[in-house]
Amino acid sequence: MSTIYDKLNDKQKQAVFTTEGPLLLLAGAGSGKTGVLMHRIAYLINEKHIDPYNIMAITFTNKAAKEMKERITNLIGADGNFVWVMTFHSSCVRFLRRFIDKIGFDNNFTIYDSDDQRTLMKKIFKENNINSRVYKERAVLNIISSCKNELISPVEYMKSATDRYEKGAARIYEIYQSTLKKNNALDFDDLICRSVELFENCPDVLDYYQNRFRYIMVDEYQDTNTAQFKLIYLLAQKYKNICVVGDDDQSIYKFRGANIENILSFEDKFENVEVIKLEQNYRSTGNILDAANAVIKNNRGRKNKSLWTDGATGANIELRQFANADAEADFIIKDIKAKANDNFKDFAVLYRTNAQSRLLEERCVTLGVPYQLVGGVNFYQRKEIKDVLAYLKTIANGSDDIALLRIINVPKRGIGATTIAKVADYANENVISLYDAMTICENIGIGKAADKIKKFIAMIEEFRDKVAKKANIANMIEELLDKTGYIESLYDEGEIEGESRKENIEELVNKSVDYEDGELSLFLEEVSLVADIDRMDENADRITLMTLHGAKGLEFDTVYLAGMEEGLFPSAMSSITREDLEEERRLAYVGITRAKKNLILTSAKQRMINGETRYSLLSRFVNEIPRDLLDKHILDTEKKYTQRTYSYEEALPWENKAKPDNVKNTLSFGKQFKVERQKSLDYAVGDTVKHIKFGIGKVLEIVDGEKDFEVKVNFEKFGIKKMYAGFAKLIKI
DNA sequence: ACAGACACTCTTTTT
DNA sequence: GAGTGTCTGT
Repeated sequence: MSTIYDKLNDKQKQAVFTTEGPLLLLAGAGSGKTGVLMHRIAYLINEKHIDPYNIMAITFTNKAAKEMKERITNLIGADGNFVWVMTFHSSCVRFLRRFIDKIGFDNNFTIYDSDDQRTLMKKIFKENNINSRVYKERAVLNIISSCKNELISPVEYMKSATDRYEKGAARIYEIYQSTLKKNNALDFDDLICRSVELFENCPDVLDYYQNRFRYIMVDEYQDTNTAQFKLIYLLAQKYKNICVVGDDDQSIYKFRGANIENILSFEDKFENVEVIKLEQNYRSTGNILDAANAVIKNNRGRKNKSLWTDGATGANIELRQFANADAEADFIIKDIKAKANDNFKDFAVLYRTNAQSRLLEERCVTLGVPYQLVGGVNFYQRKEIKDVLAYLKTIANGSDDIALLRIINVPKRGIGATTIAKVADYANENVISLYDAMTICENIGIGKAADKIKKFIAMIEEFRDKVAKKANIANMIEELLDKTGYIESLYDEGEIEGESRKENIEELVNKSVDYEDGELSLFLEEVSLVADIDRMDENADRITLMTLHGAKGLEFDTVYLAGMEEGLFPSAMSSITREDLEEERRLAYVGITRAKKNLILTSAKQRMINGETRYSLLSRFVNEIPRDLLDKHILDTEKKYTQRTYSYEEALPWENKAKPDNVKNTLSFGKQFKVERQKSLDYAVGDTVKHIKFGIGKVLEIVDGEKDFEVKVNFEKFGIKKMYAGFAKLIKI
């Protein structure tokens, strides 16, 4: 008898059939982990007769969730719809919408995205006269986010604060939290940690969900942070049927709080953990896997494993170096155009920073190559979309000051800064929301402006009425645009600009059609949790342009890794500590393993970054790929794309016996990245040194490493850091 | 109240 | 280089 499990290899089968108790699935890139998860769910339902309602699968992106849902229903039919397949964030919204009143919030809360957070923080800075030369909004928000990821409350952070800067930040954190509460809003991180708070404080709620989710599966487990771990840990405590799938080599979100310890110490957190490794790769050619393995083996902090395939060796990896970023972009897009044969969807260009997309996009437009750009400015963060959403938020939640402030004078209706400041003062004094203050603005003494505000309020009230009467959302948005004259105001910035903004709004209106009449809150909620990757359409016949981070979990026949340059990739900011550099290397590993058949690495000697021209050397990650895997004959054909070609001796540092003069010259001016090993250091153990980011510290240890000196420094503010001397640029003081 | 001019910072990655 | 914030004149 043949079953759906026959196609699986032994390890995969073992993973599917191990349903009880904690299971750690270490799944390398392209090892078919999503398929295994799907079959596992099918097995639970069909063979173990588990109610689909009792199964939870958690992902990070809506796209992954959607894909999983589709695959489950394909595998087992309509029963699959009852499985809880959601992202961490949307799961938490579900929990909180239902129960957050138990921990003192209103169930009707709004969700702040990073833009809203910044606006709120700016407001807090202003109201509290915080010096934005000492405290940067972004920096404080980062601190707050890290705290939340680690489940540290403002009070706890205050206790642990060692210097005045941290104490001040702790105070701002406290104000930030209370303002959020006042606005009846939660930020992204709150969604997770308030859920944890809910479960910890309300055993009955926790018990309810524990019973519901008897089997839990977590995808991309290497990306979970402490708060997310705590969440699933709590949920899994009763039945302990938890299966986590991850790959420590693909952990690339440390900057966002992902805690690699979650995967490395899973076996300590749960008892009797079964560990299964999936190492057979079904995606890439042998050469590509060899390259990936060769690069990642330079990392020290990892579980040892290595990908293999019984498929073809495949083509060599191409390496091309260009004089500047324009030539690089030009080559890539022309190359795709020549190879594509109208199969554009098989091609992807991946890069480290969003800024790199501009040149590529321009080339696509001029050369007529269809493309889709993922990332950059998220659709839902575009000005016009945010404006419309702010109107809708104001209609849905009267306490959301941030939304109200955004649109109170957009389009211009003669309610200026002075007026708003007066109303805001009044609201603060009387501890009411800005909106409530506006409803009684005739008491405030703002003269004629009161009439304008009254008119605005009357309009919002009218729409609230419509929502209560279950108005159609799309119609309502159209009416809103009409009444406010918003569309016309867009054209003030120019015809073309206005047209594209109008199209975006139309897209938003189209999206709203999927929602039932009167379901405004639901619409707003889902819209605020959409990531850019979720909008990617794999079936459209276009090439894909996106960052390496965005590419995780995807695969393409042909992948271009653009900007393989020291300072850009690895980023200059991530080349300081070994941990950071290893995260960059994991990113390189992710990039390489996206390719199924062809991999092309490109770099530019000269590139404009932040308005200044920078010169850089080939990325060390290229050098880590064995020489015999790299294609050699490429440089002859390069002439037509660059003003000047470069020999291998120039392109590959390990062949640099005598460096040509011109290379030295270009490197001697502009901002450069000195990656050559320093002969000796002008500081020694015990010296006090200064670092550009970490400040003052004492040198504890200097190790003469393979490529560079590794220096261990104890910084006054940041503690002990290990760094490469060439990058750290420590100055003895 | 608001438009236009200048100055300043910045981005590495994002649910 | 772009986007944001601040200042100035109407």
